[in-house]
Amino acid sequence: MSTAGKHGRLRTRGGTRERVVEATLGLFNERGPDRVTTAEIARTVGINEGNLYYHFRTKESLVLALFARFEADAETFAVRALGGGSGEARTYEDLLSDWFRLVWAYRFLFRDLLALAGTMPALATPFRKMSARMRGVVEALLRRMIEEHIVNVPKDDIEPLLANVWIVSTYWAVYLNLQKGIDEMDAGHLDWGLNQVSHLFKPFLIPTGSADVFPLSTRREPDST
Amino acid sequence: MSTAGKHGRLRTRGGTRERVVEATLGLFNERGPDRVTTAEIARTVGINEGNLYYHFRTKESLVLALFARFEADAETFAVRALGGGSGEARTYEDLLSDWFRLVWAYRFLFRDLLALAGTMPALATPFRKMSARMRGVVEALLRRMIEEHIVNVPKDDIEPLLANVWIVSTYWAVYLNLQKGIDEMDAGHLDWGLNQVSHLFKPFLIPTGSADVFPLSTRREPDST
DNA sequence: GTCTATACTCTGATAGAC
DNA sequence: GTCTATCAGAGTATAGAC
Repeated sequence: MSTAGKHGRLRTRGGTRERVVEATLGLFNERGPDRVTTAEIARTVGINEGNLYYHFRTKESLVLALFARFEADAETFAVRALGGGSGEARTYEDLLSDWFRLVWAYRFLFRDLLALAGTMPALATPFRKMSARMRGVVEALLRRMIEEHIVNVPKDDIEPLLANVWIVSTYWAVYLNLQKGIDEMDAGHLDWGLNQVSHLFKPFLIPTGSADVFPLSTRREPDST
Repeated sequence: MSTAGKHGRLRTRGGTRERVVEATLGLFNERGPDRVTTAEIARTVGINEGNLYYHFRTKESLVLALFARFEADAETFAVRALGGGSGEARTYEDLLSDWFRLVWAYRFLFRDLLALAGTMPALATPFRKMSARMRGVVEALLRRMIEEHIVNVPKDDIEPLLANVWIVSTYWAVYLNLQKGIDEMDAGHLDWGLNQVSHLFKPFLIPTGSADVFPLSTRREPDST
């Protein structure tokens, strides 16, 4: 996922720069960029504020670094989902799971996009571009599922279904975070989200003797700790 | 929706206080409380900043005033939806439409709740309480629809369906706002949102000769201006 | 009720020594 | 690369005259 540091230094688990990025992601996800100060980031990493500004001359560049990382991860996902690189075909469930992990890992981008776009208009367009790209991926996957006779979706239902899939798979994390008060994710929460999206497809599933593509059973409400 | 001012003054369309609340709601919806300064609010209303602080001694009290207004409107909706007050039974579509207008009118509350909870922890619990209340309303409506043989939802699908209904009907506005770049809503956008929620129910509708409960036809993508 | 003037705090950012 | 000041600006809030 991340490079190993240009000098191959493995002492403190990556160079200062990487540690800053990692810590910032955690803090941003927790409270949003606007409610995290540079002083706090420096303190979390264990360095001085002046040092932080040596690595990132503006707070904005920190956000951009995180978005670039996300974009790269998302593109990797897209290629894998469309069956580009590796020959190993993954299940639809695995792909969905990967996407969910990604959305959760960078959830501040989805949640606080408006605030970000306010201070950094340069981010709005790339974000929508990525958004459209991912939507395209989901659409391609759905059409493949239709071809493979896994689901049967009437033509007029495809568009609305795609939009709902996008909404639920984008905002499930925010929903759990805000409405349920969950701020730390475990496997159960991820399962919950997967289950929600699965249920969007369920009515269209073509009955089959073998195991289902999506996991639609034995799922419960996540614990609202 | 709002009172007429304690002196019945109708000169400038409500007293200064009401005009402040109204202007603030507009600005908050547009950019979020963190990106709107008290100076800007005063300027928008056409009064001095000092005067603004006469009516609202803190910025926080402004947010609270708006939330209180929303809570009241939401409760009015809940009572009407559950068939409490007026005897006139409204269609499910009308109720959904009312709720959508409400979510849109106060969309900053849904979108920026995390940032708000950060500065105002007192708001988190009331928000979740309201959230649960509305969820209860939707659940009651769904069970009534099942009783009236309008829909047929398998027992195990009820919970996930309710959650998806809540997610889509809560975040449709945010989705249009952020992903599509729409910041002004017209009837078409509201229709689009209604259509998305309708499609969640569609697979469970019991076929009938008469007109459907939900509008499921001739809807298109909203114009992304 | 409304305005003028001003205080205070927080935070992003820079300069320069080590 | 890292730390020690230190600044400049923005933004909330108050005091007091009108």
